Amino acid sequence: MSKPVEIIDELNLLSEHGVRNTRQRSAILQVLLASDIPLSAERIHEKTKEADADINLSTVYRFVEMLVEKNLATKSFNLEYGRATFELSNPHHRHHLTCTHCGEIVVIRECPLDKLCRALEEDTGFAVIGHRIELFGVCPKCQRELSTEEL
Amino acid sequence: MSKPVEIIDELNLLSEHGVRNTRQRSAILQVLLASDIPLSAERIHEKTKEADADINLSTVYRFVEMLVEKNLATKSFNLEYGRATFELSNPHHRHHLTCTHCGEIVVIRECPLDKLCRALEEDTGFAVIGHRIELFGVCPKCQRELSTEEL
DNA sequence: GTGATAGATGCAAATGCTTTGCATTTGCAT
DNA sequence: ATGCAAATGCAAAGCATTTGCATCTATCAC
Ligand SMILES: [Mn+2]
Ligand SMILES: [Mn+2]
Ligand SMILES: [Zn+2]
Ligand SMILES: [Zn+2]
Repeated sequence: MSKPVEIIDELNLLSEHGVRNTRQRSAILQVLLASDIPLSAERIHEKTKEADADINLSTVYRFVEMLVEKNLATKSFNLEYGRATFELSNPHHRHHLTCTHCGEIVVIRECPLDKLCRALEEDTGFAVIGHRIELFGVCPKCQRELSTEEL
Repeated sequence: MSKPVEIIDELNLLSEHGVRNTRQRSAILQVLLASDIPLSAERIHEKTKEADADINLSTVYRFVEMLVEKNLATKSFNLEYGRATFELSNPHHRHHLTCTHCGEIVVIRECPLDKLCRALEEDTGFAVIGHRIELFGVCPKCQRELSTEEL
């Protein structure tokens, strides 16, 4: 199986950052590229296994942290799940709304903080370099189930 | 030293929730009430010590989790710091902008997500029950220091 | 006030995600 | 092909947080 073009791009991006291109990193990137939701290191590890790549979990941790360091990925911490999660940072970054019951995730298309950040820079003198947003609620399906249980 | 009126309120609030009023809990609430920024369990523990209250760290963990459970406090996870943090949830909840260099914190007075949450409920059918926002940047002082170092 | 009891605490051990040291392997420049 | 710094695998350590259990205590009925 040849690598998708995005991976090649990412790998080139890495070499430009003075980082070596390895089988493990390619597999990890492939998983991250294929996902539109944040993944924990363990989940990334599982998915590389499913793709027949034998990678050590430490390698996953080391590489995703490197991606974050180089601003190629974003790290969050999922409190419900109790783990850090990672996703590639794209110019059109996304935020998510998660159902606290079943875990369903809805993607929020535009960032609600863009304007706020500019305003804050004016007001505070801070250089705002990043943000995280987590939204949680109960999805329609779980709402129905929960209201049934309450009878 | 008699307890401030807010603490009494909080303790009453607790008994209404069927929770016992103890020396330890009073001290923890005092610390949380006195702080306008989120605190880690360990930081809360230290501050109760400074106030001459001898409390076990487990008790802090158990109580703040209980507060979160009862929606009396909000839990976040400070990725830079690597720890969960807690703050009392007030009706006029606040968000913060943190300097990644010196840790200075600026309070954001109005929640930029209120409108978005209502819009999301319309669009997705989710019942949106909460959110977290973290903003980070570099404060003016650190910006000056950093630009000096670069010479 | 006294006693009964469910709930709270302290302590220490366990948990589990994440990090790290080190021997070995490997990408990549020459 | 060779050399070497960087990357990996493995196992052990780190460390915030959780948990089991014995002891204590707030609260309430009497
Ligand atoms: Mn955004
Ligand atoms: Mn808000
Ligand atoms: Zn759901
Ligand atoms: Zn600063």
